[in-house]
Amino acid sequence: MSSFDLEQFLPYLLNQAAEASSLEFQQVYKDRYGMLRNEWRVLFHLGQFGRMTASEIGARARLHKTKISRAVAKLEARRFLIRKRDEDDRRVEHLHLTPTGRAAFEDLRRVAERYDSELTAGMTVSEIAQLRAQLEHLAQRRG
Amino acid sequence: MSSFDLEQFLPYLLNQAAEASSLEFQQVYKDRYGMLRNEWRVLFHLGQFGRMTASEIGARARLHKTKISRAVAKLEARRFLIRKRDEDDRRVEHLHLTPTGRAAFEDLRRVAERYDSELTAGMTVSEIAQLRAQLEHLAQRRG
DNA sequence: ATGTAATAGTTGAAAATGTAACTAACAAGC
DNA sequence: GCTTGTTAGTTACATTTTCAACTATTACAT
Repeated sequence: MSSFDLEQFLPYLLNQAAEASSLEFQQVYKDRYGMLRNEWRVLFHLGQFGRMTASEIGARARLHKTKISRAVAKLEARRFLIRKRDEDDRRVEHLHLTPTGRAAFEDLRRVAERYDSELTAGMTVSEIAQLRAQLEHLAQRRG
Repeated sequence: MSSFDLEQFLPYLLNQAAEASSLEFQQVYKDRYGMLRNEWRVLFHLGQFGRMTASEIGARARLHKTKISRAVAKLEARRFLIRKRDEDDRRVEHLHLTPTGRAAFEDLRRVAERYDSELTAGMTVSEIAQLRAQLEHLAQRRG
């Protein structure tokens, strides 16, 4: 007789928590800016880190280059970012937000901040810190 | 100046952890049984809870009925489960695993158990319990 | 009993994703 | 110079997912 419980299985639990906790925020960037998940991720990376290349975003966010490529194309079409060829290595494109893109980022950043505090309401500061540390540790794992 | 950090944003962190922690297990059910995510989820619900209807699985796993419908069709085609019409309410189908399906479940359950202990290696029992409790709490949230 | 609404589950078309092949540019060896 | 290999990013095609419409059955109100 095994004690295995699907609903205690960490990958399952993590997925349930991730989906549930993404829903409301997803609604905002979707409704307000017609963005998809990969698009807000790219937007946030550029908003937070400034000018980056697609590869750099991919490495940080662990997104496949095709996802980035398409997200960048969409964001560019909406005038949220512009590309600039690197003069030394003409394969590379530097991406950065336009004022419009930055405004969207600032808006969504505020929403995210507020939402994050809602999610952590009821937890103590040290509980939150520990949760984040454990999630970071799990996220480190390489498939 | 804001202190917002994308990589500390809980929905982002949860998604990163969920994806990373699902990778290896996904590889197993995919390689070994050609299953997709929704298929192993349905398989596991039937394996763990016995006979269930599609709606019951959907409510528990928070999967949309079209995902269930297609996962069930695939599992049925591979002879992992069979359907039985409810005699009192002929809209309802009761699903349960075949011996083949149960064998696949038992096999994957063992893999999942082992994998779960790998993931939690390095954490104390109480840390693990707390992590699970926090994830359950976050998963509760309704969008 | 008859009309209306609700529920279980399926299906088709559109959108998104994954995988692999592709172009273009650079790098390194000879 | 030329060949071979690598990296940045795009594109094409197959698979999945999403969304809305659909069938069939039950429930409920009049």
